[in-house]
Amino acid sequence: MPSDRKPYHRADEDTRRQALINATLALVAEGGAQAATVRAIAHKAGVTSGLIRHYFSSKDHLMAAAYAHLMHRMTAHSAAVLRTAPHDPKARLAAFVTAALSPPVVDGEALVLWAAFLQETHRDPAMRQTHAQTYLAFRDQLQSLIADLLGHSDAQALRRLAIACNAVIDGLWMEGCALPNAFAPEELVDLGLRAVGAILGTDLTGGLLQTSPLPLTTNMEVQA
Amino acid sequence: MPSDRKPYHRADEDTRRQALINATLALVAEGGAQAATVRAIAHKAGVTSGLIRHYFSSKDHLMAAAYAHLMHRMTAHSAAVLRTAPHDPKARLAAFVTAALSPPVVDGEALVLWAAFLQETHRDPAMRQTHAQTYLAFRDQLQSLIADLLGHSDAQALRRLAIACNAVIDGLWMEGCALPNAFAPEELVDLGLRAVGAILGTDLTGGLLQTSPLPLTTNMEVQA
DNA sequence: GGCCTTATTATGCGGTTGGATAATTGATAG
DNA sequence: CTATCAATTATCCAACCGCATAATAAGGCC
Repeated sequence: MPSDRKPYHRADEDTRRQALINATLALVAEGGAQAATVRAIAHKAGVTSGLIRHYFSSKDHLMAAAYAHLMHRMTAHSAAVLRTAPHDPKARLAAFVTAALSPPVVDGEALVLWAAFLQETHRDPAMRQTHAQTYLAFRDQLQSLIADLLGHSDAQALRRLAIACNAVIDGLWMEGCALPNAFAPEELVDLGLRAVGAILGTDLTGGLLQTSPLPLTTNMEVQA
Repeated sequence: MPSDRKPYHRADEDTRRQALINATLALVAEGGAQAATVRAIAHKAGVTSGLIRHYFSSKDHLMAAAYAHLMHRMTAHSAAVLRTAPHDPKARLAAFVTAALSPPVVDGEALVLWAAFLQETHRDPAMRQTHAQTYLAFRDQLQSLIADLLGHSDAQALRRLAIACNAVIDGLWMEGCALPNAFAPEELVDLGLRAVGAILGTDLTGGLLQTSPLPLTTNMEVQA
């Protein structure tokens, strides 16, 4: 008698885990967390649902792994940019801002993914830890770049400047993700560099577009 | 024979609809969209689940109504602040920024609610329209305040300044909602006023804390 | 080429979901 | 006081959820 059982091939553990994680992220991006059911994930990964529990002890663990992978992808991108950036503090900060406001960080799916997992971080402690680590790592990196640029170390002032610059980047990131067609190419980066530059009282655009010297007495910090 | 049926009282249509909407928002804030099941909503509203379909043609319609109510609450707050604000353009913009970065707009529940509904706006056309209307209305209001302050009408430059200032406000709003304990009272407002002021080349803090005159040649616009 | 491990499929279960429908009861009008 | 109507409750249903377990075959080993 012929078997109607689905044929299959055995795959590496890493391959399968990654396929399941990718399927999870794709489904969450498409239809929110509620769309990422075990059956839908398995189907998109080309396997049957039972396999999920063979590689992840529960669906929550798969979700946590997918979130960690997403966050790691973003932070790894920032780190890679800084690793290949020049030594000039101004250029380094500009490269950092540019990377944070360009693909693949700015992406139509990114915001939805971030929003979908935000709620999960409220319950799952592991995901909450991933969230806090990623967020503070980004802001600390930004703060150290600002410190290098301004050349001093008033911790309180640096913290405030980092918060403000981080807010600009986050806000532009949100707008760029939510309304990808509303901005010309590179417009988001240009806006980010100018806004961060205005807050810090510096010009980050590389001087190419600068029309007048920038007195350094008008940054946010000096106003305080 | 005694009836074990739950006693009840009849209520106004508006009262019931509002109770169901409030219950929905509360549940979404607590546990994300997945926690807002028809049974949970009905229970929190003190009715039985069948009543939901008596007032809303489907659960999706209830979700859309809840989202519209949430957005209306926020925009109404901004509008009310502007209505009672003084006539000085600088003071009006400062009041607008202050309101956007203070309770009840900045609230521990607000971000989770916003994130939860963001995904729904991708599918439901009605919710997408609510989303776009609210977002653009806020930015347009901000842009007109900036226009009044700067006293000119270069549309392209105004749009860019509005986008940047909106990004600051959004970013600080996110941080304030996500990490309510990370900021001292009024710190968020202070940061917002200074950052927006730096971008526009103006001082919005009312001069109380200003230590030096602010040349107007360093705003984001002039750099371009 | 047969065997053995285990990755993978297949099937079933208890619980929950959104929705439909029937039964009941509170308010109102006459 | 009673009839009427609709607001509300109660019950049911098919579909789906995550998860557990049993059956099966793919691929490495000798």
